[in-house]
Amino acid sequence: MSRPRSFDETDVLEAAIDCFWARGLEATSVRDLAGRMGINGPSLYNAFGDKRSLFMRALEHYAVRSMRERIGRMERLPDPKAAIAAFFGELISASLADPDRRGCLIVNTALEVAPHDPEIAILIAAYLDEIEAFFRRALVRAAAGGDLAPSVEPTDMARLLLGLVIAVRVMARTVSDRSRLDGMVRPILALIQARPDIRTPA
Amino acid sequence: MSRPRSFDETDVLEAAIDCFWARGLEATSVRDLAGRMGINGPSLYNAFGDKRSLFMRALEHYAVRSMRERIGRMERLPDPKAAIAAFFGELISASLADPDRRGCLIVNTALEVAPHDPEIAILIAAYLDEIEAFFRRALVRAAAGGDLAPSVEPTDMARLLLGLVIAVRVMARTVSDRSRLDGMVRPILALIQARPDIRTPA
DNA sequence: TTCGTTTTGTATCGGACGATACAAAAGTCC
DNA sequence: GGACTTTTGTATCGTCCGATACAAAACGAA
Repeated sequence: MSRPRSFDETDVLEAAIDCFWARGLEATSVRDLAGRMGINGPSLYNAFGDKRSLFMRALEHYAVRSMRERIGRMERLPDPKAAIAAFFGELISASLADPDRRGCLIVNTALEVAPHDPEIAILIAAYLDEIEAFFRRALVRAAAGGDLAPSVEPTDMARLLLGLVIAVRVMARTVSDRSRLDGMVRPILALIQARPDIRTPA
Repeated sequence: MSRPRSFDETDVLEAAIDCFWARGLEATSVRDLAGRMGINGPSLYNAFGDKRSLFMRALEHYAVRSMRERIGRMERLPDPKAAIAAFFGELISASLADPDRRGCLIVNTALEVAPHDPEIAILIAAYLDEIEAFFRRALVRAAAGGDLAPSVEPTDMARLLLGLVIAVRVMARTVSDRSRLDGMVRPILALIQARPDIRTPA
């Protein structure tokens, strides 16, 4: 019974992600959203409730198809240290390749929305925890294989790596300079790559 | 000749900083600004032109009284490595002590405004360069004093430290967890503090 | 005092915002 | 073919936005 929907929910959520990703929550108008999604205002409200609810749906969709996808792909690599390096390689290349400098929707939201919206802040904190947990698993795995310098403490290093993800994403929103981003992560990747049985070069 | 202004420009700029710092450029209305600044809308426009011009004035004022003030104070410390550590100590404490989670106006602006406003992006890039340059000077000074491990390359490490500043400021907008922020900077500060004549503990 | 200049206060301007009322349309079920 | 339900399209709703027009007010200059 009832009239069927004229749009695919995943498709219009992707379009909503495009809007929110580039402009943020407040600066994106419902008319912008409806136009990009190819539907009318009332259809948007009927399907998603209000702008904030649509934003949360889009954020969740982004986290699955972007963040978790990359984490899952990296976690399948045999070498955990190479997985961390590849993670940042992809992150920097993707950030530099985007002419709109959109950065990361999660990081953007952490800064724009989280301080004023406790419910969304909880979502963001959980997503950031997932990234940190990925790094920690990789580091613990490397340490278990005897591949990590003992001075590298997995918990703190995972926090630092999460911080680097945030820093790369924020920097890439202002400047497009590969040497700057590469240089930022280089000392840390070198610290991780160092084998425990090889002395730090004098 | 002419009627004198009823307000002090520095005072109202401080009030404008409070607004923009907490809510950003777009989310702060001219009525919010005028209310906090204690003046009327037309006075605001008469004195500052428009909202964006006021924002740039407030940003410049913030950079001087907040960023450069801290850099100048840290640079006067005799030990450059201690200056770097103290810089982050202050940064983290200030971030955690703010109940409004305002973070840093420069970092907030880098994420909110810079991608869509090339002129402001140039200002932000210059401010970030100042922070990076401060770290680089401190590292070069430490190296010249024989106090820095040779594996620490000042240029890249300065970029990394700038990244850490950004990361601390963004993280503190979402979570209030000192152990998280301390843990994030701990591996780097340990790397910098390590004396070149002392072997990394096995 | 009168003139000239700038600032201040009141009252808006047109437009964009988020969100809806309402009826026509497009389906399923009997 | 009707009855029922949900979606769609049109036309708004009241509110807030950035920005001003205009005149009264407050000063220095003459």
